[in-house]
Amino acid sequence: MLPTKPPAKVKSRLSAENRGQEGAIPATNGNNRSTDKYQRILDAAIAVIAEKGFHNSRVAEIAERADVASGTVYLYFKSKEQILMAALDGAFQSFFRRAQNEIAGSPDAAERLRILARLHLEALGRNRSIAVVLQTELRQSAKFLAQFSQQEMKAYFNLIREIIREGQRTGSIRQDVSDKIAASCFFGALDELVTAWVLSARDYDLAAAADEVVNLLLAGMSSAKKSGMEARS
Amino acid sequence: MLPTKPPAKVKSRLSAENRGQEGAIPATNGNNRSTDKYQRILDAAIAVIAEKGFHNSRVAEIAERADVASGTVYLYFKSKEQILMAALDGAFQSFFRRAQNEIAGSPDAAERLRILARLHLEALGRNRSIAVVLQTELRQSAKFLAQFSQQEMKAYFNLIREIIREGQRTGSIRQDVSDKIAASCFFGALDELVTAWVLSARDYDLAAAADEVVNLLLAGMSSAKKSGMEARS
Amino acid sequence: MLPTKPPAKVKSRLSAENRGQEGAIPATNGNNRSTDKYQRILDAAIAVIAEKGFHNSRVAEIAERADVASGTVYLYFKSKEQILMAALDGAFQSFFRRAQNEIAGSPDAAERLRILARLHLEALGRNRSIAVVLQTELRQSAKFLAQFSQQEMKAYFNLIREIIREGQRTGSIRQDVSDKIAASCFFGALDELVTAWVLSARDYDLAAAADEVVNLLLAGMSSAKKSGMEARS
Amino acid sequence: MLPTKPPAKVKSRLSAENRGQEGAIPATNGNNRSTDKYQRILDAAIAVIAEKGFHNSRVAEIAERADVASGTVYLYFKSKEQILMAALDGAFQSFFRRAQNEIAGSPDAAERLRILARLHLEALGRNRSIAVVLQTELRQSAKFLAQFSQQEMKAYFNLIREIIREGQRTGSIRQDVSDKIAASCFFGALDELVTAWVLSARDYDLAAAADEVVNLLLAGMSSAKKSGMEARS
DNA sequence: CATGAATGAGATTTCATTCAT
DNA sequence: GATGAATGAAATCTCATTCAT
Repeated sequence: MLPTKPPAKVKSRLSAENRGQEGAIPATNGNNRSTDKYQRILDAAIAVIAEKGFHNSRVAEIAERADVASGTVYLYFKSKEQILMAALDGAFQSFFRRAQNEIAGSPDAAERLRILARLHLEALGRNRSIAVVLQTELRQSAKFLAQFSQQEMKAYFNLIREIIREGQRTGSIRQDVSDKIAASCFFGALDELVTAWVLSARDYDLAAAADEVVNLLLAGMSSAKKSGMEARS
Repeated sequence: MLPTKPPAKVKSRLSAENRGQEGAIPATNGNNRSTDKYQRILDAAIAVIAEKGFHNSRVAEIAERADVASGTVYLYFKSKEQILMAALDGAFQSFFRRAQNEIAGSPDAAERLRILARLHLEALGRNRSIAVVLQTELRQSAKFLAQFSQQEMKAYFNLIREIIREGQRTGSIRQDVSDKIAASCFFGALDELVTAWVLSARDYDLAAAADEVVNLLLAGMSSAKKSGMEARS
Repeated sequence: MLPTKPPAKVKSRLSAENRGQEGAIPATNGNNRSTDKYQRILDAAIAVIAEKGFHNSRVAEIAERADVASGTVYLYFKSKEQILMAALDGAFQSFFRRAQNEIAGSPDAAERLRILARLHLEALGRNRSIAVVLQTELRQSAKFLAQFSQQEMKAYFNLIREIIREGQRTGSIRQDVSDKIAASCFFGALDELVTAWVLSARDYDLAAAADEVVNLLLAGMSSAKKSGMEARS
Repeated sequence: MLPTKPPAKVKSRLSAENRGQEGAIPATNGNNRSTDKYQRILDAAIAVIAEKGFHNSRVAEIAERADVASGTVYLYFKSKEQILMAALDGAFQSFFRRAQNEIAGSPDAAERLRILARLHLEALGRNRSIAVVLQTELRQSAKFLAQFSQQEMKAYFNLIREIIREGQRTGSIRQDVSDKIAASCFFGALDELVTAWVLSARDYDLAAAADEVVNLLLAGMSSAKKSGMEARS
């Protein structure tokens, strides 16, 4: 979870679960005033940034859409950049946690990948603004990327790799493919689908493609077949 | 092709409002002086933008690195944004043209995909700055300056789809896979490899992974196999 | 005395628009609670302002150091500026009253000046924070918030002048020197000593210089001598 | 001379006489454009700051009074603070240099002090704005003070001390007075005169008091007399 | 064609002050 | 009386763009 900065009193009420630098997300206690504003600002930020891009988004507009004074934003976030970080982080975290949970239910590697793919596309397909921000802003800034990718993204990527290795161990995925390469294909394919969807004017059902993609990739990975293709070099 | 604006003989800059968006005087004449500066600015822009990202790049710095006065930049480009567009466009065009050429030599769909993958990774792996700009700024620009990137990228994407359909027609690629999905997987996988490479501190050989990726994907697409996997839903 | 505003029993804050500028409820009642906070805020203000200067001091920090909520500050003072005024005033008043008392004991003008000098240096030398604030903020405030300082300072200055005139009347100070000029020299010399002390990193004994300074000035003022120096013009 | 930041081209034309960090005051060559603006901004700054105080002065107002765009200010100065520094520094330098010159003409210590006093009061009496800034802003900021006093002011102070020591060597000033204390009295007295003048509404002739002050102090310092006063303790 | 000094709109952020609790 | 979250005005500084030379 990203470091945030809610008003002091609220902060002191928190079960100290912050890690980075200082503040922490206000707990959702009965008093939902602070939490309320925190979330409203975050939501507003995602909406505005999705619409105009981070650099063309004005804090004043985020504040306005969150229905708070612009100064209030700085009671909850240290800087405009921090808002984006928190937004990206929050979106990712909630997805990731859910992914881990849902996967736990299935022991089969292939099935797990299938669940993951569906979840990936569903999660992003459900909230276009978050998808836009994730697909455009996350890659756009070398700073974010370096910071974010190194930690969060890598965890997701590693999850995929582990599933693949598990499949290799149990024999459902052939061994002559690097788990890293396979994970790249898996993640890359999903990512591309989302990007195309984000860039598309139409709002088609993103998750619908999940199975076909997984089928294709699993077929390629599956040890139960023979590729007629051989690398030349 | 992106609108560009090398100073023509005519005093009236942008004597012709061109296609899509802006004035374009392709400057493919023998004239070396202008072309020289035009290209220097473009190169400088790519270098600077790769380093700091578009929004954190200063026109003054691009000018300085191109060894021209900052005002001169505006003799060749209408705006800072235009520089980015031209840079993206130039990088993409040269790749795309080469891709079309190299592919022409081979009639086999699978082989073509293999060539394309290798070219894709080689081209980007050869020039890290361009790769960085392409991977970080292109989506952003695709989303927010849609006109351009949408078209260019779509052309590339369509090229891939056509090859796949060709393979389906000749029987080397199975028919029960959507060419669109397959192309997404293909492009997405390559794209992910490049992104990972760009983000990596190490400068490993990007193209080395080409064959393995293509093998995996072709195996999945190949009609010469049977996938044990069935979609659930 | 500066307008101050300790919360009185009355709900109507500032029931009386007072003298000069603002409401003043001297709070010299037995009531300790209010007085307590009032003084704590003042002390905190002096400490913070001495450290960072008035304009770089935050009301929030003063409040924090006084261990009250920032809103509470406004129950006792009308504005940040008022805090400074009250602080300057308080510091000055207590010194001035004491000066008047101590001087009363001695009938001799020279002796009185000597007492004053020692008191001046001792008082400021005893509390560096107050000295810093007085030396750095008082002029500023004298120039821009003229009402207050002008009066206070003038009273002190007049006290010095009176002593000098007294000395002239009794014959211990020569008559050919303007009491105003002499007072300027006297005050200026002391002021400069304090300023140098305030700026110095070392915390030497400020009052130690008192006698030497007074000797020098009294020698110059004394009628019991002949200056070899004549003004040219 | 303080580091300043004139536009690059001008900078490159300069005889590199800068010391601190970067830019330098544009030389007064034929092209007076830059020099012109630099000085205009400085003059405007002194006027505005004298009127409202540094912290209450707006860069926009300084720019407006200098008849340049507000952004232009930042071509010549790195920050608002730098403007004040440059202004204080410039004013002081020119005074100090002149003081050194004028003093050189006279070999007598007493005469030198007399010259210095007159110059001090004349210089400040001639330009009330500079005097105001010097008397109020210079002391106000611990930062300025520490930085400025440590270097410039100390040089002035040392000049005074040297003259006094010289007088002690030649016998015109008595030896039983510390040159440091004497210099404090001398400087302090002058400083107080200026401050009083600055704070006064009337615009009387500041320099008129010079001789009387010097007479008083010299009388006190002079070895040709006997003080009837003895320190008590 | 080239230059770079000048422009000035505009955005982030701070912080004195208020006021509902 | 006390609190501190919320406010929103305001100010510095940046930088894309222009234009006189």
